[in-house]
Amino acid sequence: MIDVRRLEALVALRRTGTVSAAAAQLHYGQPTISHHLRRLEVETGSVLLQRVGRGLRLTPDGERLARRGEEILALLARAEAELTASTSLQAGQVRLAAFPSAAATLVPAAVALLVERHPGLGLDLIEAEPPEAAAMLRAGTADIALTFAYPGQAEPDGVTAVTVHEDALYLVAPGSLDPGAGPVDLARFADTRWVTGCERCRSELLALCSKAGFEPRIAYASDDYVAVQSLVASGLGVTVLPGLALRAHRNPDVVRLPVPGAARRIQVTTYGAPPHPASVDAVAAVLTEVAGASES
Amino acid sequence: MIDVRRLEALVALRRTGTVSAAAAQLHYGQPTISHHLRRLEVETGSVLLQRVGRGLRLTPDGERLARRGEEILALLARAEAELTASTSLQAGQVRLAAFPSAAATLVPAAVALLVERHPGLGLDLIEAEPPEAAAMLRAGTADIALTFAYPGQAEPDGVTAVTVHEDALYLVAPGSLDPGAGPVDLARFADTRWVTGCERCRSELLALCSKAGFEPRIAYASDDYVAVQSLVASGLGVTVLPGLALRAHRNPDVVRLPVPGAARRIQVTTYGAPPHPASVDAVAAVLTEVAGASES
DNA sequence: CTAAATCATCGACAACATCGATATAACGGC
DNA sequence: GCCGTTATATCGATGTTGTCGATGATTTAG
Repeated sequence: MIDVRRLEALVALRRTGTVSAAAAQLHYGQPTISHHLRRLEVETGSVLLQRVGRGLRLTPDGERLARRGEEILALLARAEAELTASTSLQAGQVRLAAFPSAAATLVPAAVALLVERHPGLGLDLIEAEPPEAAAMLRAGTADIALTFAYPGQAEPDGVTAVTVHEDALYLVAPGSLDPGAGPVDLARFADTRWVTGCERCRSELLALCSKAGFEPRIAYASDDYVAVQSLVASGLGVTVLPGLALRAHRNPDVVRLPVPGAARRIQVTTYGAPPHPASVDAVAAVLTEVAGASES
Repeated sequence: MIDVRRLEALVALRRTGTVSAAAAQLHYGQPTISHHLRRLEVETGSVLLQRVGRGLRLTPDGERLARRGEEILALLARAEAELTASTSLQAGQVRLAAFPSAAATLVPAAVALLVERHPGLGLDLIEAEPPEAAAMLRAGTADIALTFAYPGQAEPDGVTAVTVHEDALYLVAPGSLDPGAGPVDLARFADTRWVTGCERCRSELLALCSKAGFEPRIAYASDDYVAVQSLVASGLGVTVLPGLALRAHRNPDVVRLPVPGAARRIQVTTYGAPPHPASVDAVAAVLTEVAGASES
């Protein structure tokens, strides 16, 4: 393989016309360039130069090689610049996987902060539930993810999840219901019909009800937090939804009552261990910040 | 500037998936690849790789850089192959400057020999008189030249001329002339009108006549050896033409008589001193051969 | 839990890029 | 024609670094 430093010497010679000038341009000593040119000829077994007077001239072969070399050096410089831009957060694209209610609440705020802080950084948003998101991280389809986990849940393998927010759970009931005073006792709804929120929340709902001493009668199920609230508003049952889902959409005909001690953890999840690319760290930072600011 | 060897390691890693396999593919030891990858990350200040299990994975930045690197390495290989092809005479283009009568006689024969010997070598023919040809060599517009020189003429500066043929001069007279016996005595035409051949030959003609004891009365002049012969055939005068010109074109209505001891040297002329590019040497060889074979 | 596989690290050696000093050659002016 | 200037080539010395073998750390598979 042709040594690029020697090519560089040849290109500089072609541009400047003399070895000394080429050396100056490359910040080298004159013997260094002389040496590289000689080695380039020996190593390729070609005649690239011809002495003329006290200078040098490129042969047709030398000319052609120098032209190719110029192109190659330009590509190298381009690749380096591209990488530097990405490293210094002036460019790049980060693929973020997020679950629906976060995509509608935290992500827009994070994007706003990101464009303000790093205008060159782009963000591709992919909606995905936590297990799917972890799989995408492992597969390299996403670079970072927003996930959630219920208490006691082990985090998926191979990824690093950092909790950035405690997302309280609320009992959601028809607007006609009297909220009453003090904390909610789920047992009060033991005989009501239930709607499950997202699919993963079903097991958490069962655990909460079991702790309250009953088993809920589940009449309807949907992943869609808008649809679920509509069902509740129509008086078809009650449900439990996390705060983020209620912040994303709030049906005016439902009331929400905090369920004491019930919450899910919102996590910023990345693949493998640090260090991560600067762009990923930057996105993680804005996500953490935005999630922290929503503690209230 | 990014070191190409490190890039090569990254590309090989991307292709093979593991450092060990990449090392094997590049005929290196495994620590060498490990080292190059680490240095590449340090030197560019980027995160290009991520440990996963007992293997490595490329980050998006690493992926992009590897793709660029693949392209760059391909270009390098292409440039090298191109150069090798030229060096081994499988390709290339040589620009040959030749004076008209040689272009019509020696050059076609040389081209025939060249295509037989090196089918990949191409030849660009440029018609040029010797001084012009030498200038083209100096200017880099031609790579090799066929020139001629009259006895005692110094060869132009900066070029190397090798005589490959003695080209005898002939007195050319109208066909009606009785050739007579024995060598020609130019003095016999002292009172005839003269036509000069090519422009450069005028001084040689004057010298020959002067040696014969008279000064020719020059009625017409032309560079064109076909036109000159027409003039002579029409009985407008006599002239002196070199053998090559007569071989290129022979007007049936003229007779030619050798002028004893009068000749020009046909030369293969190159720029500067050896070594010359292999393609130039190859063209010089066929020219020399063809010119030598025409000695008769 | 053991064995195989993989990458990282370390120390050592050889190769080589680079430089300063100097030799050699060519141009320009007087 | 001689001499200062301007080129490149060469040489010896030195510091850097590419490369390897051996070894350690970690993970996967059986």
